[in-house]
Amino acid sequence: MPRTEQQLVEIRESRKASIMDAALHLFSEQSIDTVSISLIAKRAGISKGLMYNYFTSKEELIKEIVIRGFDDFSNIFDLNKDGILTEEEFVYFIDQTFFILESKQSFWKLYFAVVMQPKVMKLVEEKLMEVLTPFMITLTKYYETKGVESPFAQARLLGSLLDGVSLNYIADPQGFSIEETKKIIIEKFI
Amino acid sequence: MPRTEQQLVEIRESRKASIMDAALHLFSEQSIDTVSISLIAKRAGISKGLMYNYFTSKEELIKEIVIRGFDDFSNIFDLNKDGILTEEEFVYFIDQTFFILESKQSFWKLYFAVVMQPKVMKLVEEKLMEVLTPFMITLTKYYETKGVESPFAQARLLGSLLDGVSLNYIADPQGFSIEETKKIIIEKFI
Amino acid sequence: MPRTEQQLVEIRESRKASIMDAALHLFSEQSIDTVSISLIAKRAGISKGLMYNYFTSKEELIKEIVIRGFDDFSNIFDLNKDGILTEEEFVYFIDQTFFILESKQSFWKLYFAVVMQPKVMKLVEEKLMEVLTPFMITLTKYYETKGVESPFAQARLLGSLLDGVSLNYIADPQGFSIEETKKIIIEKFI
Amino acid sequence: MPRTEQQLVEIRESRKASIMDAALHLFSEQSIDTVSISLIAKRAGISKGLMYNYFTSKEELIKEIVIRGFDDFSNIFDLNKDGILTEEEFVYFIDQTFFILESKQSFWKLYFAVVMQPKVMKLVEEKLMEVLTPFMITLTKYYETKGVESPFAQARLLGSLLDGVSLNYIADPQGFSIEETKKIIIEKFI
DNA sequence: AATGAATGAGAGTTCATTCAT
DNA sequence: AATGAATGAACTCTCATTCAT
Repeated sequence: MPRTEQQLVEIRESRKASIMDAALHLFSEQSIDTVSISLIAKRAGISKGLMYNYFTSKEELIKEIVIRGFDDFSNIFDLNKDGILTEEEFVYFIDQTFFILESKQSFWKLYFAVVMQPKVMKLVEEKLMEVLTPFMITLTKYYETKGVESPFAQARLLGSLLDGVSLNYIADPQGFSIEETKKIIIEKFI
Repeated sequence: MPRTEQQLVEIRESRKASIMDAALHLFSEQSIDTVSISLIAKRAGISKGLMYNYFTSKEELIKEIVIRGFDDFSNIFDLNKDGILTEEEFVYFIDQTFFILESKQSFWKLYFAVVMQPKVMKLVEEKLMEVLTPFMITLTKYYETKGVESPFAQARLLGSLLDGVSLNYIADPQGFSIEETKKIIIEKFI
Repeated sequence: MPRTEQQLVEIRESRKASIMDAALHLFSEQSIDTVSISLIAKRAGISKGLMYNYFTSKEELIKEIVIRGFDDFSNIFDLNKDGILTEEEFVYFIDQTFFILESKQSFWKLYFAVVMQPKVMKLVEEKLMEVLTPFMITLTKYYETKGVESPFAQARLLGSLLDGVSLNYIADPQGFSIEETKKIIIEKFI
Repeated sequence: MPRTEQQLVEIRESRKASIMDAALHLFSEQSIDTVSISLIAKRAGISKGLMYNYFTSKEELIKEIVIRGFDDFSNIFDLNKDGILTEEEFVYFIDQTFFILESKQSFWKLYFAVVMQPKVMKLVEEKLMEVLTPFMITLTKYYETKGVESPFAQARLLGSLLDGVSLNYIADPQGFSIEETKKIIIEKFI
């Protein structure tokens, strides 16, 4: 009996996912340019040629990995979607940020490597904005409500802080005490 | 008749500088692996072969660029060298950071793009540590003296914050209010 | 549909052989350093890149060519393996040497040209020793048994003579009378 | 006072000689293709550019070194020029061969490396013949006079033996006992 | 759907040779 | 006569991509 359309799509999707996982893993160990399609294929357990059945190019593969990561990220941060952040939600949000950082280290490594490449950046800029804009809006509103002096600058600063922390954590996870860091951030930025 | 020693030194220095500038510029536009020696040579207006008269390898070229940058940086931050930071010096230090960021914007733009690439990190990790370690020590002592709870985490966090701010400022200078940002940082981290 | 295992093996073996043949031929005409991978590929009728699908480096290619030749050679000379040479076997051995020289003239021509190049020597010295050592031991024993004055020097000299003869024969086969030469060698060295 | 024409020629010749010596020394350590003009110049204590004032090309330099070596060789072997070899002269000749071999090892190393390269060989073939032909004639006459069976084959064989010995001696000087070897050769070939 | 042989452009690097000084 | 900066062609090797099977 031939497989149903549905089954075919599922197989295809799971294959794609496993290729992306293999690639992400390798990208976290070596730089993007030193990871060859051959190597990714080998790690994914398929042939080089078949790769092109799933991704039209290496660039496309990277793009899809980054977009998938953003989606994961924005799903988690979707909170209660009312665009209003309570103090409790703020704490939860910081908590989540660090949780994601810890649990998806390889992704964030790739993310930084990729985002730092202006050419790739162009490819995913749109997606990035789509994720970040509502986040900045919500945060700015949060500080407005609290009546701080420059709510947008404050929001922007927190965003930058999280970037910086992520970067440093990725570069040297041992040197960071997550718990202490979280505590200080919440204290200072709530 | 051969050129004088003096002439040769001049030729060599100006050539080296122009190669490094060309390379730095290109590295800020594309990833290190995608910038070829050919391209650097072309932009520097010389032949590919001549590159190797000045730098023994691409790796060496990158190293020299980054080290030159670090040296500039650490010279500026040399403060009063006693390893003790007063509150006044702290403010001055934050001030200086932003001043450098603003005034050498294009340089730092290039600079971040280069340093953030994982391959470069490996090449210059040692140099980076040499610059950053005393900075972290001083900062940690500062927070110890103030009696805060986790002085090292606090220092590390401020370092990360400055990284993140620099990164975001470089990426989008318009979106940042330097004065407001400085004020908030000093308030929260002094 | 992918090729069968069998087909792949056949393709690989015939390609490898044709690359090695092309290379051997070219090495006999020019020095190893002046024969480029490009040239070998062109003569083998394949692309430069494909070379590296079969040999991991130029060095590896050379090694494999020389080892293949040595193996052919040592198979032929395996005598009766007891390590003892009778006078009759000695005569047979000289006979064989010349027979091989005559019958595989063109191969030995290529072969000498390759092996005599110092770079190759380094690559295959080990293999060469593996082949020559037992030969020298047997010969030395032979002269010991006969009670000659310096058996090792005698053995070494005969080895050198055969090298020299091969070389000169290869360079100018017309100028040599095999039968006369063989006769004199046997007379003097038995 | 300007130097005389004579002086200029002498200076030039001694410079050439020292360049050739430097080159010969290096060629004996590394293969011809891996010794660069730069390196030769450095070892000769002059600039790269000046090299071309003395030798029009690297090939020309090699050719001149080889020819100089041949000349040395044929001068030594010129014996009493009557074309007649006595037994005493024969012994002297073998003696001399080994003396040259020992004292000019680097030259012979180069010689073999060069002679094995068919392209270079063409350049010096004529010179080589000029040296070898009278040698073969004299030797053949020697054996004729002694009434041996095939005088030319005998001469040719001795020539080959000396080639083979030289080759092996160059490849592994330690492994050879010059005195024993000489003794056996004289015994068997006088 | 699946393979891996095959391609070809381009990477970093070296070096004999030239030439302005 | 002398220098070494400069060139450009050639080198070995890599890899994303294609395609016959």
